[in-house]
Amino acid sequence: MSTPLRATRQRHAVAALLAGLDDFRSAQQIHHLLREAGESVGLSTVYRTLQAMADAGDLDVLKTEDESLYRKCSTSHHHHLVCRGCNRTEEVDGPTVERWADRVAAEHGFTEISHTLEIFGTCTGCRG
Amino acid sequence: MSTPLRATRQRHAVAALLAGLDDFRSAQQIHHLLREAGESVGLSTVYRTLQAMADAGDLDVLKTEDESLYRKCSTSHHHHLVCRGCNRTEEVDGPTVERWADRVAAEHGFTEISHTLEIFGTCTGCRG
DNA sequence: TGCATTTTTGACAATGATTGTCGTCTTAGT
DNA sequence: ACTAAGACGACAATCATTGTCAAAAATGCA
Repeated sequence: MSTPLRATRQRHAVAALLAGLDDFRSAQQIHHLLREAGESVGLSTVYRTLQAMADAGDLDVLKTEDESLYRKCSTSHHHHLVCRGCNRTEEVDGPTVERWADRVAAEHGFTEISHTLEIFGTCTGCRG
Repeated sequence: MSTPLRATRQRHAVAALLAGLDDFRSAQQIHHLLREAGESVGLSTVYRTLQAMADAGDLDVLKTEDESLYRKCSTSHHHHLVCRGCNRTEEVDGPTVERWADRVAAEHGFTEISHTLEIFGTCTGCRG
């Protein structure tokens, strides 16, 4: 069903770059980083590759106010605390929230429950 | 601090329109509806008004994939339980979650905290 | 290995919601 | 009314993302 993806220099470059990063980056940032690293990849290709990887479940996607950020997928379910200034991301998990969301949804008769939760703020480094 | 908003024909028109609606509409849709209703308002003004109302807590904002939707705010701060099948939305509030988010963020030294939370599921009507 | 076939690439244009601009018009207050 | 602070709106600008499509690369097969 799913057309197998071909192995290309560009896709390897993107995957390799993300493997060496720990926080979220935008498609544009990734494009710049690749260019600086000598492994130049077209912007359109960066976008397509990131989307394909995200669809395949290999990437974590974080949608901020005005752009999408990507990062290699970490193992467990968790949420993010994101700094508006520098985009620094802290992972937080909240069993309390998970349970609350499931319970509330169940009470309304909903099934196949999923949820999104992001917390935004300004970190100490981005303040006076 | 907060500059008091002035009463204008345009703001009344937007508020009146929203008062007669129960679901979410985009800024562009609202702009069209106003035009059809004879109460024409500039698009820029619609955007500014909606944002001002949202900032003032009079509107509920729902950010979809590619645009922002607005609706009159029924109660206070709350979140949404959205059906994947029919897009029906139920309002839910969770003081627990609010407090949890604020506390977690504060523990990490973050200020000016905000958060987004949406719960997705399949409602009874959209199942066999 | 050479060739056909299909996918991918990337430079560039296009999209489209939202925001900025700025001269003109309104409102609120005296 | 008169004035100063806001507000309006037509239009231009922004900007992440998506579309286009001919050229390039990858896969499969003989």
